[in-house]
Amino acid sequence: MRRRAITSYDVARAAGVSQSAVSRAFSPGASIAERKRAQILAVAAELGYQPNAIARSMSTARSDQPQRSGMVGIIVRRLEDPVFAQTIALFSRILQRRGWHILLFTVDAEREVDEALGALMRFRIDGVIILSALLSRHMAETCHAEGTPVLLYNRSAPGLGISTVQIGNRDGGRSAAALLAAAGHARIAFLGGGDGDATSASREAGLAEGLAEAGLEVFAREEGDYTFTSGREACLRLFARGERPDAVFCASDVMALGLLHAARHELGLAVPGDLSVVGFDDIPAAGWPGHRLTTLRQPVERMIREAVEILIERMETAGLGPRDEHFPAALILRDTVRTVLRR
Amino acid sequence: MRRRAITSYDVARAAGVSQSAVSRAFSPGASIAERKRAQILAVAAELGYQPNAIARSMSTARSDQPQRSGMVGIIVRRLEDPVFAQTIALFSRILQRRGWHILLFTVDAEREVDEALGALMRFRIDGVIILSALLSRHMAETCHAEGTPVLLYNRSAPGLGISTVQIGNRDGGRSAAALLAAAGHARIAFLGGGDGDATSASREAGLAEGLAEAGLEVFAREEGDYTFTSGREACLRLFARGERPDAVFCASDVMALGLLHAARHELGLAVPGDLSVVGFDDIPAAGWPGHRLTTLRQPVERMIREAVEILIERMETAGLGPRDEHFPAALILRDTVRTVLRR
DNA sequence: CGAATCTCTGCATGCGCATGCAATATAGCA
DNA sequence: TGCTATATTGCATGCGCATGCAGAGATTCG
Repeated sequence: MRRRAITSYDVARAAGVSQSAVSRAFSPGASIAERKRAQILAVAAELGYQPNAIARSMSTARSDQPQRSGMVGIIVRRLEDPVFAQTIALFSRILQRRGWHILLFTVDAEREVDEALGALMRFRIDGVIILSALLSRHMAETCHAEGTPVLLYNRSAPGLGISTVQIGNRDGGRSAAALLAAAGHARIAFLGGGDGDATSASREAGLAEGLAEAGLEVFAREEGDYTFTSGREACLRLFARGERPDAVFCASDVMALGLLHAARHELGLAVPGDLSVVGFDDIPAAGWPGHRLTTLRQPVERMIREAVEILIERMETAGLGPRDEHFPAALILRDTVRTVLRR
Repeated sequence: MRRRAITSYDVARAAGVSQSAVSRAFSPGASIAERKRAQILAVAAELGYQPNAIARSMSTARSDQPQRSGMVGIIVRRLEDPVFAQTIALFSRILQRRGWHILLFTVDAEREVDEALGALMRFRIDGVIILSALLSRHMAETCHAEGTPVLLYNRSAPGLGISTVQIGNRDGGRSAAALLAAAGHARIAFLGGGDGDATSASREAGLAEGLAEAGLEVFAREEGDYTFTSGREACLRLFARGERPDAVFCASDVMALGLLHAARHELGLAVPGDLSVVGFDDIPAAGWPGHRLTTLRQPVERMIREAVEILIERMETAGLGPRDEHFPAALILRDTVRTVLRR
């Protein structure tokens, strides 16, 4: 049976002090004698009292400051994707350590975007981290208009004045291009993450630029949706054509692994013998002994640390302008790109 | 600049009605004329009003009922593990669809357990889902004592009267044993998830039982920590011994894949030629063409659906007793266990 | 030893909303 | 039309806490 929770009044009565004293005992820096605070805390502990965060949030909504809930909303899509899982895990740890709590929203369909948005507003969250591409612009715009700090992680929304932390997609694509061109590849394909996806588009643009500098162009392209299966299927399509690619740059490691597995185990191709593969992200599975996928690494930890910093800054002091941080993707050379140049 | 949020009073003034009317317009089933409700909702939409969930939560804390926040706490460890990532993703979707919101806690160290616990209590969450083994007992006990419904997912805490949803670990172990024994293996090792881990212990117990029935016993055992790396290292240790195992049952797919990669790509062993491997969980990577890991599948979707059902039931009606649901693990036959019997 | 500080303390109040209650408007009916 | 039953409405209040304010002790210092 759910009991009525213990309130500061209960503690006050038990300790023979006023409710204000109890409140102050739990507010760092409040004006209260150390002795008394200790006594109150002892009584509170005995009764199992925990300040009611909801009520606290209510009362902080005083005349001038806006209400603060101590919660940060995180919006994500496909949390089961290893990249997002790792990202959320890190965000969660760092935010928690800094005393913030996380309201999590998984958004798959457009309809859910509005629901999540509504919930965020209703809960008066203090800030939002958006990882989902899906309508992130609309959502970012709305929150931002409400005055809630927003941080876009690996997304951008130019012109909105919203802070972002991003990996260098274009430069990553260029690195991949340079590597593959140097290895003597001439038929380099691109495997993207979907037509409307800006991340994928930037990576492809970088690839195209880099190839152009080497006098090459993108040999073929396929679209996936960032899943293993889509990488696998794209591989089968790529090799069902007349002229086959001799290298593929994939917009993500997960798709690259799908392509790698299909190539090796379904088509019987040698990688990197018959085909070179480059991924993006450097997820843990990329480094597994049987994969050793050459890829572009995101400095995830540093990026997230920075993202949290930026968001907290803006939650704590109003009126700060947006900050945009870009991080370079590091080329991780493993074993899915041939090193011998052969023509 | 963070603006002061729009309140029901603002809407009331703009619409020329009382604050109560606004409140009722947003409460399904409240006594208000349909016409008026529509008008108020229109004005509210125009002003961008969203009922304040925090204030709402405050006022629902009336004399008899306890306060309700509309939030469910989820406690998890190692969110980056694919099993947990998928689990959280599903929980999140289903809970959201049912109108609940998720307060997420990642707990790695013992110290953080208490922090999370405190936060849960402070936020007056309506229910908790615990996925972390770490001190789950202490936590479950505390919440339960407070009267907050608790659901343990793939954990147990016998004697506490707490609801659980679990996979059949022991029977899963028995299935693995039966399969391996039938394949003619005689030196079957177990790779566990850590000494204190109950899940791992049950799976091992099932294995031992099943082997005993075939007149065998566990040939060797190693401990990992559910990570790929630990599986890989355990493999190296297993094969550094004098007499080598000819099959390994692993407490998780992630470790099984670590072992598989190490065996094939570092030790040059053939799987299943030289060594059979059985995992547990059936994570997506288990089915990848290059792995084709034989494993025990958890009916994750059904389990989570059931778990949510159980929790919601208990959040909505007080005084319900605990419910325990067990689901059978299904043996998924792929290609890492030899089929030809050879002695 | 008294006045001036300074440190604590309790009182009273409001945060935004839901809701019991009484008042009012509307409908139903003879 | 007049009167009762019913549907709406507004008023007033409390949820639990933080905090401005004024008073009460405690401390300092001349």
